[in-house]
Formats: sequence, structure tokens, C-alpha cells
Amino acid sequence: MSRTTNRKTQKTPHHHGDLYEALIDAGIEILQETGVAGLTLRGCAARAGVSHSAPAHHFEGMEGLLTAIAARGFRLFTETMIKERENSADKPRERLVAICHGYLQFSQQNGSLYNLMFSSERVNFSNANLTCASALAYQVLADGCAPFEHGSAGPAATEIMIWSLLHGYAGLSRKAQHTDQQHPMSNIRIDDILPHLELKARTTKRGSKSKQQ
Amino acid sequence: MSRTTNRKTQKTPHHHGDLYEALIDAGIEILQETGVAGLTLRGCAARAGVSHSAPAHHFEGMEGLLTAIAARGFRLFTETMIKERENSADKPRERLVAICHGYLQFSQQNGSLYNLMFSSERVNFSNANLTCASALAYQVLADGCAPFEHGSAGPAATEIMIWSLLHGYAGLSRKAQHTDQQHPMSNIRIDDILPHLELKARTTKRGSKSKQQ
DNA sequence: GCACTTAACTTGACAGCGTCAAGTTAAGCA
DNA sequence: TGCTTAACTTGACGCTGTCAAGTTAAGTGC
Repeated sequence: MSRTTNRKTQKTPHHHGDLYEALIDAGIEILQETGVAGLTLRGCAARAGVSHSAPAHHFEGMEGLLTAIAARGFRLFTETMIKERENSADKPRERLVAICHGYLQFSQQNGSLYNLMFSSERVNFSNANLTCASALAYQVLADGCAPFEHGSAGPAATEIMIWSLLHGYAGLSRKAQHTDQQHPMSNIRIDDILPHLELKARTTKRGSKSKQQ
Repeated sequence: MSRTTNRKTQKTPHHHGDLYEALIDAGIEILQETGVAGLTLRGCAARAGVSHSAPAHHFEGMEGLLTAIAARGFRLFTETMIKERENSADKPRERLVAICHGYLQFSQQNGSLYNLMFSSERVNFSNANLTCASALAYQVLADGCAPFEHGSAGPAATEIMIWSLLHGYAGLSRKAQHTDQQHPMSNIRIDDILPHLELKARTTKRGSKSKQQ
């Protein structure tokens, strides 16, 4: 039915047109509306207007769809962090704080999607599309950490410290929302914590990373 | 069948004896063996040797069982942290580090259970049994943080900083395990990160918390 | 313009899932 | 011994992911 209501009435390349992306769109919508519990292959197919078995031609089962949704999630995640970074002052610390705010903004506004991206056992983290999207997100944070002094363990220790702190804070504050009783989490902002991390901007060396933007 | 092989052959209070705990045992076993994807009400019932509908008399559906499993998980979690703490030297910093090691030891050895305890949307975080068990675990960490100086946001900021860092590190290192390619995470230990947190033991005041143990 | 190939999608079936209603068994008690 | 009630079983329901087979339509060679 109403298959003719495609964006291009002239030439629909196949039955649907772009079912792959449409199924991911549907999945993200359902994720936002009902959480991961309501996310089903059949539900995504129905929302995209195709039969319950159509997704099998584009994804390797449920795991494949979830992996593709997670990959899309990482791209949106990267966009959110970059957007916040570009609205900040061009100082190392303020840029990093802006990235952190973007990180938490995304995790709070897309809780179920964020959860799927990180903690689900139903996602194939070996998938190239996903690891690529995930690596791009990580790179934004790593770039934000680069201008600071690192300990003997090198820059990775700084990156993991920030990334862990944000990931943990995001997960805990999400859990605190779902709890009835008052949680100590509720009164603590990320800006109360970040100053207690040992982060000193390097002043000696120049030119290595400061070229970009 | 072999219902008579109970621990007390004398007086089995009812058909099974202690199905409530047996179902949680079964659930944790299945969780360790197959991950959360293989955890089903019917599977737990089968492992406990009862029919597929028996769990309904002890738990409010799947959510109830998962919530009870999570609560049990928090108690095991608390035990692990306390055990590590009591094997450490009686200095504030070493005690806190020991608690952190206990935290990560548990999360690494019980990945699926840990995941269920924190990030699942299928658990009822308003359940009194669960919030109680969860609060006891939090208290161990809060006690470990108490001897240190806190910023203007009070002790909660220190607690949330440590808790977030551990929770994030646990989740990311778990994710790194599931990824094929080399992850920057793999080379960084928690002991590379903890020294970069601003944590100064209070030396002036005495007697407030140092009484215990 | 027409047959051929192949990708995209549909239809129908299957077992396994959580949940519910109704029936059965056994424990505790008067 | 008979009654009440908690513990558990049986059977059914709709929903799920997945698979096999059939159908439709797009692309291609002639």
C-alpha cells in the first residue's frame, strides 16, 4: 500500500528505496519511545512499512540491527560532542569541559540508545562499521585530552580517566533517575568533579596538535 | 522426581523447600554461563527442577526475578569490596585502593551480573530489597572516601568521582574485552589513574570516623 | 521489447518466550 | 478426618526471532 509515497515518485530503485536506513530510524524512534524492552525486529519492520521478515535481507538478525543502531548512535554522539566543543572558547581546558558536557548531554537525552551503545551484550562490537564509528567518538575525546600533561603511562591514561569518569557518571545518573529515593548523585554536577582531576595544560611544547582549528 | 534429595530429608516445608533462593541461584548460574541473553524465567525454573510457571508465585514476573538477582548481586559485590578492604593496610589511601580493586575484581569476574545490577532497564530500582542492598554497597565506598578532604561540594563529590570512575572503567574494560581490535584501554590499569585524582588525607581532625575497626 | 537473473520483499510456519487461568497437590490446623 | 490455603502443574494465549519457500520488481543481455 501507499508505497508510491516515496520521496522520489519518479524512480523508486526497489520496493522500499532505503530500507536499511529506514529500519535504523525506526529502531531509534522506538528506543526513545519505549526503551530497549520495546525494540523488536518486527516492530521496526512494521514502522518502516514492510513485512516482519524484510529486515533479514539487510541485517544479520536482531544482533545486526542493534549493531547498526549502535553505530548510528556513535555518529550522533560524535556530532553532539563536536558541536559543544565548537561553541566553546579556544582554550584547552574549556574545550575539554565542553566535550564533557556534550558527552553527558547525549547520554541524558538518549539514555536507551547510549545504553545500547555501551553496555549491551546484544551488540557485535567486532563489527567494522561499529568499531569505526566508536573510534571516531573516542578520537574527539582523545583530542580534547591531548593538550594536557600526562603521567608516566602516557596520554592513554588521561583519556581513560576522563572517558571512564564520564561513562560512569552517565550510567550512575541515569540509574539515579530511575530510583525513587533521594540519591547522593542528584546534587553533584560534573563540574563539581572535573576540578579534582589532575589536569595541567602543557605550556612548553607548541605546534604539535594546536594546528587544527 | 528426586524431590526428596533436599538438604533436610526430615521436613520439607513445601514441595521444593526454598524455591525463591533456588531460582536466584539458577539465574546467577545461567547469567555466568550464557550472559543475560540466555536468562529466562523458564530456564531458571527448569534448572531449579520446577515447572515453567512456578516462579510466578515468588516473583512478580521477569522483572521481579531480575530485581532479586540484582539485589543478591549487590550483596556479593559488597562482600567482595569488604574482603579486599580488610586485607589491606590500615591507611586511608590503601584502604580506598583496596576497595577499588575489590570493585573491579567483582565487575570483571561477574560481568553479566554487574551489567544487570547497573545498566538494565529490566530491573525495578524502586524495589526496597534492591535499594537496600545497593545502598550498603555504596556505603562501603563512601566510608572509604570519608577520610579524605572534600571540596566545597562536600563528601558526595568525592564519592561520586570515585564511584563514577570505577563504574566507567569497569564498563569500558568490559567492552574492550568484547572488541577484536586493540583498545587503548588494554594497557591502562586503574592504578595508573587513581594517582591523578586529587585525594588528600585529612590530618587535622581526629576521632570522627577513625573509631571503626 | 522480451527472456533471464537476481535482489527485495512477502507469506507461512516453527519453537521458545512471558504471562495468565484453571486445576492439582500437599502442608498446617481445628 | 476434614478444611483452608499456599505451592506448584498444566495448558493455552499472543508475541518474539528465525527459517524456508514463494512472489515481485529491478537490472541486463540480446
